[in-house]
Amino acid sequence: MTVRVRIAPSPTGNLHIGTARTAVFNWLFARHHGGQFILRIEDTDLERSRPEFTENILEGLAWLGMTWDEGPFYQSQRLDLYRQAIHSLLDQGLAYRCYCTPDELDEMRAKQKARGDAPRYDNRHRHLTAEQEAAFLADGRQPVIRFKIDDDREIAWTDLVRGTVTWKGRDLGGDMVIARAASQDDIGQPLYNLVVVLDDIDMGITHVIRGEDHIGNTPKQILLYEALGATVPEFGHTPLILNQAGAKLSKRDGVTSISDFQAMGYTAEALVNYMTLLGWSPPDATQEQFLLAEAAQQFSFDRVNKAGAKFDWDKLNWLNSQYLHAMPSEDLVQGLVPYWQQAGYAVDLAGDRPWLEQVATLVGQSLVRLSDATDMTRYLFDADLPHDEEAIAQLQQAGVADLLAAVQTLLAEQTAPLTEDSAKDIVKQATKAAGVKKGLVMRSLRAALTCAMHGPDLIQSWVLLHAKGIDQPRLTAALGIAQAG
RNA sequence: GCCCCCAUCGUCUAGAGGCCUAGGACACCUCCCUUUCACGGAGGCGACGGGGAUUCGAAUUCCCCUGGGGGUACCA
Repeated sequence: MTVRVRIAPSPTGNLHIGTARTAVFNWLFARHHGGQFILRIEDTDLERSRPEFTENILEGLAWLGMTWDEGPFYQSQRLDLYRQAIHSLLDQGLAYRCYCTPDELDEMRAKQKARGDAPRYDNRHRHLTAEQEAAFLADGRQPVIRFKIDDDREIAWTDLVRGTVTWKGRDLGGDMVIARAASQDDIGQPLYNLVVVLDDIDMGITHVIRGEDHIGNTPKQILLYEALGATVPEFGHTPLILNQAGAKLSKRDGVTSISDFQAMGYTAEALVNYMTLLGWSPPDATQEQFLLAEAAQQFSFDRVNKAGAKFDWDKLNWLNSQYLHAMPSEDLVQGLVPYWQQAGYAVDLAGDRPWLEQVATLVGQSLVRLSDATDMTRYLFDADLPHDEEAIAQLQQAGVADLLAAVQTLLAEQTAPLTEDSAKDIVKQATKAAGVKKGLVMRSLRAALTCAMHGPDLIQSWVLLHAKGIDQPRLTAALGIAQAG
């Protein structure tokens, strides 16, 4: 039997990191077993589903490398299948019409709660006579379809991560609604628990791998599989990703959608690596970094944790920095260009590639996120960047004006384009002539050329600035500041 | 309330009865490298929630407590 798994996001929001992590586990499991990974869009909730979310989900999964083998399938296009199944359940007496109004149900639950009982549907319309049904209909009521759940049933399954899990039928909340209310000869919108089962049967899903928040749906779905005469698949409920407070990570916890992480400058490799580490560990547990393909080779549910894992920005940042630091500059520059452009820098990758690659090399080891490069390299792109306070203070120290004037003279005498060697030479000569410490020269030059006291390597920066003709005017501006002090 | 699940450093985790005076990673601290900021390197700090039981021996097995989480829809 070949493994067939699926990811079934609902397009009611952008691709969420929790959904993405579930996708990763499904994908890894499929690839490990040489099986299929199927994508299904669960858009049965017409009011909340939106096409732009579907697009965001598809793009996000593709970006992460979660390539799917079949789909995307859309539930909204498969309504006939669901209707047929509902009719069949109705015909077999496994489901029935319930005419309760929302108010009646609310009242019933309020009473149960007041008694300290668990709120549940009391199956009051399970055995309606034809006359009673006719009366409700005449009253203008629209029925929902409910699937019968036997209170005395015991449901058990062997969970891929949790082992044996058991449930009592009486704890399932009474006969469950499988289709929303609709006029008498129609069937309303089919609901999640039914639709998932029907699709998973139809698509031949062998392993249902999903978040732990779905664990309570599983017994209901097992009952449905049985009623439908289908083979019950394996189930695996993965731990949840938690926020700082230890509760399920939700949209209200700030950045949670994959597209946001992407925009912030995280790489897909690092993000996937991190998500995988949240709940799973490789056989060699000291290994923190691995690519999707490696993880797929080693993946197994034996090493998936049961407890939820708190999302930790520090660790994600570290992983991301590791990927960025290891990236060849020709790739790095590619990733940086969009951020530079967004910052308004005039970058021409085709015409200026060598210089841009040098910039990438210069800051590469300092990056945590791709977007860090915009602030870090501003002094290389913005010729009119003003000197910051610290730099001004440095420039106005005694003797700095003379020092800069000397450097300017030496620079003017240069005939060949500035190189690291000739730049170092100028520093050396200026140091010697002024009879000061090299550190003072370096600090002053840093202040003058980069407009700040902290930043990438000074000599390399100077060469890059020189190539753009920014060094001379900046030196002049710095000299003005120094003389004013 | 009811049902279900979970429980090792601040965080992510290794650990499947003796290999554990509990290992790794992030974060934090110290030092080294260094013109700055980073990077990198070397150290350091730091945990088995509590109580019983089983056993010659328990982080590892069982029970209770405590704590945390998930679910409890005509959402998914």
